Amino acid sequence: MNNPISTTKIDPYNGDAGQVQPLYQKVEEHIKNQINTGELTPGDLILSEPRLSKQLDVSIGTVKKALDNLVWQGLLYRHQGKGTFVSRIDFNNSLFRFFSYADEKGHDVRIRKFTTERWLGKGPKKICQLLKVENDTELVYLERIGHINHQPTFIENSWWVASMVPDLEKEETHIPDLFYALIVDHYQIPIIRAEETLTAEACDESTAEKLNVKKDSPIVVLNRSTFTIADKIVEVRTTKGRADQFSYKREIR
Amino acid sequence: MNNPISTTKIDPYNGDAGQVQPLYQKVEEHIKNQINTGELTPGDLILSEPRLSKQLDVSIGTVKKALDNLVWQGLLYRHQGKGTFVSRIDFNNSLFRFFSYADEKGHDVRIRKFTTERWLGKGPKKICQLLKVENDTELVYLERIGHINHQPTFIENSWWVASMVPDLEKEETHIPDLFYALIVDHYQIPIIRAEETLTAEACDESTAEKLNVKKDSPIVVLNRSTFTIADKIVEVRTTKGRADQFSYKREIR
DNA sequence: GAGTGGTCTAGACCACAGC
DNA sequence: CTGTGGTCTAGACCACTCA
Repeated sequence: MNNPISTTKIDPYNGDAGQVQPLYQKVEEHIKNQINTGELTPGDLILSEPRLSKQLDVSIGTVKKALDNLVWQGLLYRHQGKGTFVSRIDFNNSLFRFFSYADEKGHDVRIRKFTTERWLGKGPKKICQLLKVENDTELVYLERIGHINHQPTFIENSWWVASMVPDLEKEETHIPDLFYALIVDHYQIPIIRAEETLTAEACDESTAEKLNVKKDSPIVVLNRSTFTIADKIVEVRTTKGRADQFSYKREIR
Repeated sequence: MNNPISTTKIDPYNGDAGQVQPLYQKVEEHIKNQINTGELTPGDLILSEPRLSKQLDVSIGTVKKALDNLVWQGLLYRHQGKGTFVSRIDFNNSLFRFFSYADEKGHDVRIRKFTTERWLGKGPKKICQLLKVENDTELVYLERIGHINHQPTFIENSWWVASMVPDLEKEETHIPDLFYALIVDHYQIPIIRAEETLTAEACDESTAEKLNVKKDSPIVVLNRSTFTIADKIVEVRTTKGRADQFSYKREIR
């Protein structure tokens, strides 16, 4: 028990407001903080339940409840016999988080992505604002076109802060199917979360050409900001897909 | 303890497969069944935790875990000091379950719905199929147009099985803002759940006129089937909204 | 076999609602 | 005051993983 981290006793009273907070919420925040600061990154094994119980001086049942909640929230996952891990997020397949590709027979969908543009330079003001960087910051731009059954179905544009992902613009840097895995593993940038906004629009001319549809056809548009630790944005992305190829199904209650 | 329902002991072994199932899942199913059969309907107070614990012969902690899960799933809600209740679902505002109206200042959005069509008769084959009734079944058709800031923004078409909602087509039957409350309270039809599919389309001519947009403008389309107990469908509805007025935001992990 | 999470128990004390 | 859910404890035993 000489571990300096040991017995970091959590007291249920908040310093400022005198407000009481359940112990299990304190435990949740403890874990969340470790994730947000990068002390824990996606894929990491966290401390076992008995250890957390001792370290934070709460009962194991309370730790279980806290971890249960975080699992419900999708932040952690458990593996019986192995331990509890920080969720690794599959951010790829963008639109497919919202839409299931309309293959009714449940066949495997073959998605192929082709990188069609790739360069280093300055980006438009709007993008810089979204990335929260100065207007003259060097950025990496990528355009990728997604094919489903040999038919161009969606276009991804993404902007990165060049200093964080050196050489990403170069041909030699292979962009794998699991794009974010490259970012996490090669560039050591943990991807924590993303914010996405979905809308529908009429198709502009250049996109219409690339997607092989008429101008003004309906397209679904997904805007994404991708975050690393400390709420820093590392990527801004727009995905435009043929509306006739996507539908989103959900059950309420 | 002479209550015949008492000590309905749940055993953790499934009859057919010899498969073991956690006790708390059995408790969850017990509650879910009561909802699906109509024994419990939305708004009902369920048995207290100690009662369930005794009746099903499991510990109170196990009951708590089961109810916790159902609360996470949105099927129940708790009220400290009062009890645990079956969720009452607000199915109204259709598209707004997906999209927040794009008022960036966070102002209250004034939505007004006007009933523009209302009659009793046969419906198209496709609708009958969706409702799972014979083709010549009497249906009630309703069309309502939603205005936001005095601008027509979305159109709802809904089809009901007439025998279940007598007089719904008549002028005298007032359609309140909380439409489903009428169904639940007046017609005594519990609304259990709904399945929705979202897509984007190009606007057809008649809808374009009503929404005051150009033909082929992008619109978001929400198809819904509404279920009562025993998986019976009571309503089929389509909502079409101006895409420029809707956007869907979400955070991932 | 040691360590992990998964399930389950049998209580305790508290805060809140309603009579 | 009683009954409710909310929190928390301190164990037990099991199934799974890995060395």
